[in-house]
Amino acid sequence: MYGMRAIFCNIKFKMFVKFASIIGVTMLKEERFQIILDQLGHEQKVYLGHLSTLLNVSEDTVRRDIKELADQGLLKSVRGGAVPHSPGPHHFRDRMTYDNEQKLIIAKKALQFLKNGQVVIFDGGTSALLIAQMLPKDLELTVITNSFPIASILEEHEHVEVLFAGGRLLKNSFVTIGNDAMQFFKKFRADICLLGICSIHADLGVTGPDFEESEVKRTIIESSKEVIALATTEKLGTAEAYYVCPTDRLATIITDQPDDNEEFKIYKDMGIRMV
Amino acid sequence: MYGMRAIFCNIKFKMFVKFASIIGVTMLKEERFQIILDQLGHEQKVYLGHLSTLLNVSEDTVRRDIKELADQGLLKSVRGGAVPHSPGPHHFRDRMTYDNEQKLIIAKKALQFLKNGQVVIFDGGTSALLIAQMLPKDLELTVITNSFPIASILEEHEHVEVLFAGGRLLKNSFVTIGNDAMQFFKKFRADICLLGICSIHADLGVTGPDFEESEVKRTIIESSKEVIALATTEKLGTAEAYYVCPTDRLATIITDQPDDNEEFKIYKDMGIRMV
DNA sequence: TTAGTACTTGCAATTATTTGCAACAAATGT
DNA sequence: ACATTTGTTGCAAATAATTGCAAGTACTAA
Repeated sequence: MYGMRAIFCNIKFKMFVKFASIIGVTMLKEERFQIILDQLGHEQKVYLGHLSTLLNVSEDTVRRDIKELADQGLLKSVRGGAVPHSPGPHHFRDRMTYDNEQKLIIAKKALQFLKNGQVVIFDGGTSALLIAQMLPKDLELTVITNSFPIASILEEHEHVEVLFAGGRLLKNSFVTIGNDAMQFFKKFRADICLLGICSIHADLGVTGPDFEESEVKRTIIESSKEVIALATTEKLGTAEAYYVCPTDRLATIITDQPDDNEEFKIYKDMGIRMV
Repeated sequence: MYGMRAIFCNIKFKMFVKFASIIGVTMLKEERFQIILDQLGHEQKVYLGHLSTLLNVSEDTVRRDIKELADQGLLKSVRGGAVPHSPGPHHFRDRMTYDNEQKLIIAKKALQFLKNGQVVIFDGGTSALLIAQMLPKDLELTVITNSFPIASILEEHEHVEVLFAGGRLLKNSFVTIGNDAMQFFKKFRADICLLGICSIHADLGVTGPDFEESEVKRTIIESSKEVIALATTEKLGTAEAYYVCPTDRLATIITDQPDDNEEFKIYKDMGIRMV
């Protein structure tokens, strides 16, 4: 599993480098910030040397960037690199900045599946949130969600009816969970649901790191005719402690990679649409 | 579908720009604003150079445009371009207009009724919101509410458990209403509830201007042992269309005036504590 | 201690931004 | 119709920020 992880890291690495070289010298400082934070969203640490080559700037500049980010409290500067500010579950507002490049790609791809008049369940993760952010203002939907940020964004969409699942408020991630939330979802039969994914494994199915969150996800899936999974490529082939659903319950998996990726074959063979 | 939209937008932009440059028509500043914001809606960043060619104006002008938009808080100006102002869900936090003196006085008075370990229902109005804002960080409460802003504020209170009522999201006021919200409140028996008041009349009871809101308030009251009403003095002695509860159901009325006010006598005689 | 590495500081080259100014166009008043 | 005001735009010089380099300092591990 570790090997696979490494491979994915490399792919990501190349993407960034390519990205940087296209832009050339004219890369905004903020973009570097974003990428540094993205990295820290996945790894527990970043090295000056890595970032230097990745961002195509000198180590001095990376050092100054990290210092600036540290001043904003977004990470902790340590000798040789940086680590996340606080270990464990991050606050929602911090997590927003992570992963944007990949998740933006996913969000753009996901929009094609949303049609006027549908009833859609939005999962509480950041992937679904980005989709909500990019939703065309004229799309007519009924959205069912347990995520404060998503509800908050959709408030500006005149033609979107929002049904919010009550329950116990999970601090730091701004979603409601627990029996009440689940009972709420059970009342509906949505056309599709957009499911943020922690881990997918062809044999082991969809799994997540948190028990209650997994329970909610399971309920969401049960209440939806069709499940669209949102997963960055590195989540494929990994597994966590709590079971959500079998892999073939997913109708579609949207990733940040083109659909001709070799890794996707095993899922395609199961009849899943890879996008 | 979305992709197609983006393409059309681009074509439209380019056509317009070309057209403008041939004919020599100058584009309205507001059109440029719109285009810049559109770009930022899709991408995470915009470059001065890019916009300069796209809009067919000098970089200086783009810079001034961005500065103006930044002053309006619509984006963040950075060296070399601009980035979205805040990727996070700050919407309803911004709306909290630091309200008038009266409600602040009420909020301060209300704090004395909140004790460790209580289960408290917070109504969705601005009065209750102010109380939530002023809540000491070390107070241990279980709060039940249907208000996004209140839940959002209490998220930062470590010792406050938040139970959020699901239901249909009322746009513009960020509260949930409808049957689901009411059913949620009915599950509890709170120690006290903090009720924002529209109108109180000694004979006609508590009334409000909105039917569904009144229904929710009624449910809240039914689920609470003790009702604390929050009312600016001018609301006393008035009435609205929709009935909420009889006046003597209120244990306490908190107003912005000292409790020796003459108007209060009629309520005191009913056994209501005026504060 | 010693070697190796990372960090700090100052500096110069580059690049972006600010500022003042003049040309121009549209709206307004006479 | 004409002059005046107002606002926008592009240009250029002054100003400020960013970046990489280099010399010196501080830290870490054997």
